[in-house]
Amino acid sequence: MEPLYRPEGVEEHWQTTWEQEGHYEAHADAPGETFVIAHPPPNVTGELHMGHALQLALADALVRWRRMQGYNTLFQPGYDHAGISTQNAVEKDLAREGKTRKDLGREAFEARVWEWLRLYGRTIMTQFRRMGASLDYRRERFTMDDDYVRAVMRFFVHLYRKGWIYRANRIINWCPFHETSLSDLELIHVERDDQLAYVTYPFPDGEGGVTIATARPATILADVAVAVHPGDKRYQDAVGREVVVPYVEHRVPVVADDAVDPEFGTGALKVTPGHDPLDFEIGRRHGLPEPMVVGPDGRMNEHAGDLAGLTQEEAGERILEWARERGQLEKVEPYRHSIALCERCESRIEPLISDQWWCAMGELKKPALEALRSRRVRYHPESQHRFAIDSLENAPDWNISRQLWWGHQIPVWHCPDGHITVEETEPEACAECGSTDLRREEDVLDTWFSSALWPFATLGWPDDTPDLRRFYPGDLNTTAREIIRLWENRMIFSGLEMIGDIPFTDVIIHSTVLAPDGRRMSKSLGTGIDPLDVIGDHGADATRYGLCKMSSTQDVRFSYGAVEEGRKLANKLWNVSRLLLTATDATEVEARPQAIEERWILARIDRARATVEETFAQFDFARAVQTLYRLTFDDFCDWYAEAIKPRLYEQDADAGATALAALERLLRLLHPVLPHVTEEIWTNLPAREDRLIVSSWPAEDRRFDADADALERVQDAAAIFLRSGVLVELAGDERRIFEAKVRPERVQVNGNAEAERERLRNEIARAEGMLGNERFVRNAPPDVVEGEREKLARYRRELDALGG
RNA sequence: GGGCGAGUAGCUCAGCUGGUUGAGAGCGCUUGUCUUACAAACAAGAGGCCGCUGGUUCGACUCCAGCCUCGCCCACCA
Repeated sequence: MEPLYRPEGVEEHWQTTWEQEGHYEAHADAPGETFVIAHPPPNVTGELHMGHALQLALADALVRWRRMQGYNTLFQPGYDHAGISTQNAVEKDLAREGKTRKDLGREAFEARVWEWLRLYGRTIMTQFRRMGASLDYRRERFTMDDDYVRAVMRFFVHLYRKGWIYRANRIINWCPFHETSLSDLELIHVERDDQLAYVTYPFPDGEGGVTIATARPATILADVAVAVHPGDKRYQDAVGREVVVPYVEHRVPVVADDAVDPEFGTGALKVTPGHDPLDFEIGRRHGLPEPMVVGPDGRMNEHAGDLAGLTQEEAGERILEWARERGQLEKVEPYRHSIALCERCESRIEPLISDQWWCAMGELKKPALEALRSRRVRYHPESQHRFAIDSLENAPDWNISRQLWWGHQIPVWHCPDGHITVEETEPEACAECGSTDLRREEDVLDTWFSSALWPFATLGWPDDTPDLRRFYPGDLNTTAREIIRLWENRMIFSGLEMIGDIPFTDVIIHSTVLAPDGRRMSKSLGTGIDPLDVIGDHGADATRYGLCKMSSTQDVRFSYGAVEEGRKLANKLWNVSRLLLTATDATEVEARPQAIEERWILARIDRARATVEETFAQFDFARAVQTLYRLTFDDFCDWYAEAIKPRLYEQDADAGATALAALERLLRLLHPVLPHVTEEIWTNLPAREDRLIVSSWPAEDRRFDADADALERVQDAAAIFLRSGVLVELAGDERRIFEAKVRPERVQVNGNAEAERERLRNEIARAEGMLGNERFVRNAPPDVVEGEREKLARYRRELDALGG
């Protein structure tokens, strides 16, 4: 054994060994209470990023802890087909050959996606393994697997028959590149410098008019009204009259609507229901027509007259030029505002009116809301629980259709007479007219529609399988804040609707790991840190430790220091194991404490055991990890190992057996966070045939409780000696431990006795002042007052010992 | 505009329901020590108006109010 622990090789060895020996496997017929995490399926095209790594570090610590506690654990892996994201990746690939998906056609494109996935997809599980994540990899599921597709179809048909899925023509977000609708949650917003044009719409008689402000002059062609706020005095007389739309020169009404902000621009809004969500609402309230002049490709369409085929920028300029020539362009001012982009291709989103499939949320969300309000499902931290409830309460109907070529094709068949037939698999004939000339709906489902089934579709649903019976409902899900509305809430209502039970009881909303400089980690900014690099440099154990430590706040900067701390811990553990394993030839591992420091360390370990259990149960990983670090460094290495070393060298059999027993317990406590190094050391313990990963978590052991503070006097004496050079009188074990630890004969003392006396006098004065304060003694809790008395007594003793 | 969170040592952060940590940890810095587990270690030390201003209290880093700065999420300001 070398003095420096090197994780490379060791970690890979255990990762493959554990998996090959089947320790990750979950079996429905295995005994024990279940502990189930259906891990968030990464995109099938994805690469490991820091968010994944953090999720794995937290979830795997819990899984390993529960596994050691004897739970029948299922840690479920798999992939999401990630509709638009995957399609986008393959289209980029095609673009390198100068082709588009349309050159291939739908069927060939789909084949191309599968081929692409065969070559480049599904790499991330290798990276999950490198984190040491103990997922049951045999159970890998993909949302496009045949069985999974069947589940998605069942879900759709079920909701349709309940009357909750319907078709409607509404304004939606349209990506002109992907030519699909997108949900609000699939957009990103960026600030952009633009221009705000003030354009006058004259009254028909030519006397005056109404001036509006617009950032999108091209859509003037589709204006159907001008709207003002009902309380806006400036436009009292205009309401009810008509104005003439520039360029197209037709008359439209001036209407009053509360949605108009009188503070913005001129307080008058041009109403374009076909190309703006707000205008769409105003239009529907006033029964206005909904013409569209921008096509699905983002350019001016056939309704744009002589501007058809132009880009919106070109058309806008032509229209403004027209207005300028006629004195109807009041001014153009620079304008900075945020615009919506497709999160995948960053094309500017076009609001368009389109026929889409919707899922009504009204009834579906009710049981889920009840589950959240009654706290049968709990989000952590608490603030996110309130947010989850609010989001679900306000969840609008869900646009579930996408005009993509990669995804679950909607199970609806149309006949030439316009009837629709909804079945899980292709029907023989139209359910209404019996026509056999059926055409399948071309739209696919929103990716999250299938993700919502993850906790039970991975267990074999819609079949009634042993896995489903045994492992549903599960326990826990870990995710990022922005996923609450996209996924978490939808899993809850789907589970309640289809299985009749919640999918899990707890949701951990973990921190967002930022770049070290505080910016968001992103590939395009170049601020991303690859977890695999971190693992390569510091080891998976250290990375897991660091991530646990970074998990405490909502946003945290990535800290190499935290990872480094984990590496130090692994190294320290490695070295203290060398000491204990080489200094003694003990072959027994049994706690037979004789001396005070042995009972003390066993008590400290049990105390830490309790804290780790408590903090894991509360998902407070940062505190768990801090407890483990302090236990290992301060208690185990700096005090216990130093104190016991001489007795080990004397080949004291009891001390050796006890030391190994203490080490064994320490390894068990550390295993959930540092699985590899602990397993490696574990194999060197005598007579050890089982694996640490499937050994047991230490049972409560309160036998030495009374000794938990036994070293306090020695520790105080050491501090006094090092600060003042004065040896406090100690006897027996205490004296032996002091000498083993401090080695007063070799140590150079800093500080001096007089400075120490001065410090103590000040402390005594402070404590006496407090205890002399009647109101403090009367009002403070008795234990606080008592604590202050004890402190005073101790200072006096110490001062006395220093001859003060 | 709404919601959430953060401002404590040079840096990254603990400090949970007010007094029980003599304001702490890791990294960095200074000074010692090659002590037969570890110099990637051990020991000591320097370094803090605990964002600002008020309030409650015998007592506030901790509770309350207001303000300032920063981050994230959400939102239809044309």
